[in-house]
Amino acid sequence: MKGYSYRTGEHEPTTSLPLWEALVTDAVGDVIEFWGFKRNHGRVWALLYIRDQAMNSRQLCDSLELSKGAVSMITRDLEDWGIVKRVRPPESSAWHFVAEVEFMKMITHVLKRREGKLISRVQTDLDDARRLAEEADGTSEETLERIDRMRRLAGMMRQAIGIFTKTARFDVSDTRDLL
Amino acid sequence: MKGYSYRTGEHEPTTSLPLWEALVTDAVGDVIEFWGFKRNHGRVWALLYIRDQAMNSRQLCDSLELSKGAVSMITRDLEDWGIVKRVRPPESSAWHFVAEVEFMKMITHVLKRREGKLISRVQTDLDDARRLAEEADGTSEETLERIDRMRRLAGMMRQAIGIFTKTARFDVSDTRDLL
DNA sequence: TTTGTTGTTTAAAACATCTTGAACACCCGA
DNA sequence: TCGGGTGTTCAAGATGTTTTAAACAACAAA
Repeated sequence: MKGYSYRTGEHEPTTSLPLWEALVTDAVGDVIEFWGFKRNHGRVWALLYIRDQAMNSRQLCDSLELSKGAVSMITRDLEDWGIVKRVRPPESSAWHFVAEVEFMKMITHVLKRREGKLISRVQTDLDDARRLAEEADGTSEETLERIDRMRRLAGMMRQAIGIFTKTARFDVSDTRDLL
Repeated sequence: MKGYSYRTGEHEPTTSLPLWEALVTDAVGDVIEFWGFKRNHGRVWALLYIRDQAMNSRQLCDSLELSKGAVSMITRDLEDWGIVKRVRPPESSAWHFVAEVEFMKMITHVLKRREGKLISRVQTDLDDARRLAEEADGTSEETLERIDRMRRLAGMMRQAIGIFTKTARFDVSDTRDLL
């Protein structure tokens, strides 16, 4: 987990951006990285959100010092997750991007997919383990009980994530949603 | 996020362990990796838990095919987090390890530390950004409002994690806790 | 003290992940 | 059809993380 230039000196200062914008984009980048996404996903979304205007690929490259390829991949992800919209302004031939306000959509969306895949596989494997342990000689009742506890743990974990994603359903679209 | 040998073939089969034990340890390893820890933290804890007996460093090395150094570091982490206890059986000169049952302690403990550090830094940086943006010429009221929304978002995030860690306080110690 | 066993530390290797930059594809207008 | 600007892909490079293996420290028994 990385820090950012203003406070920690870990990153090169982002020269082309006013300091306050760099602070905001880097802060969002750090938060999003904490959740297992890429730092630059957060930085791109944050810049679009804070500017509140459509920006094209070149502008994003320059502002955030990313390569063309990186911007292409990142914007595609953000678009897939539904937190950035791609628009073609009449006066321009280039695609522009605008931020959707449902920031938490991103987190909950991918979090759900990830945990869904993982937990279901874990559950089937623990089911298999229990069956195999039962068939094996000399497996005590206590051991089977411990496997069962882990199986229930997997179920509980799914539940916990569900509660979390429900809690995080708020977004930055309306002040009233926030506290 | 990696899979494990039985189902996905991504890992070498763990030869020295019965298949069902490998399934259990790898499953727990995957779950724990999902939460941002090391896969082997989960594997070591799971083996100790499922065996329900003290094991020494060498046994852990052999069973899970880890190096001496890795086991040393992993058990130290688990001990620090309070989910493994170090005991010295009278008949042996080597340290042995036993699993504590509060599995969720590990997740909530480190999760809290991580989010605490992160969110507080993010908040101060967003505060700074707001101040700087206010001082800068030509910053619109709307822009300041957007920064404020992000600041509130940071606060909300802290709240959400709090709720999650409360929810996850259950453990595998007692069946009644699970569902 | 010497020897053997166990535990810890750490630099480097192995591994995984992210970013870049060049090649290519696409789309318009001339 | 050509040329210029734009967008995408992907192999290679850069970066970050985890594991290993060797050196060392601590300790106990002989």
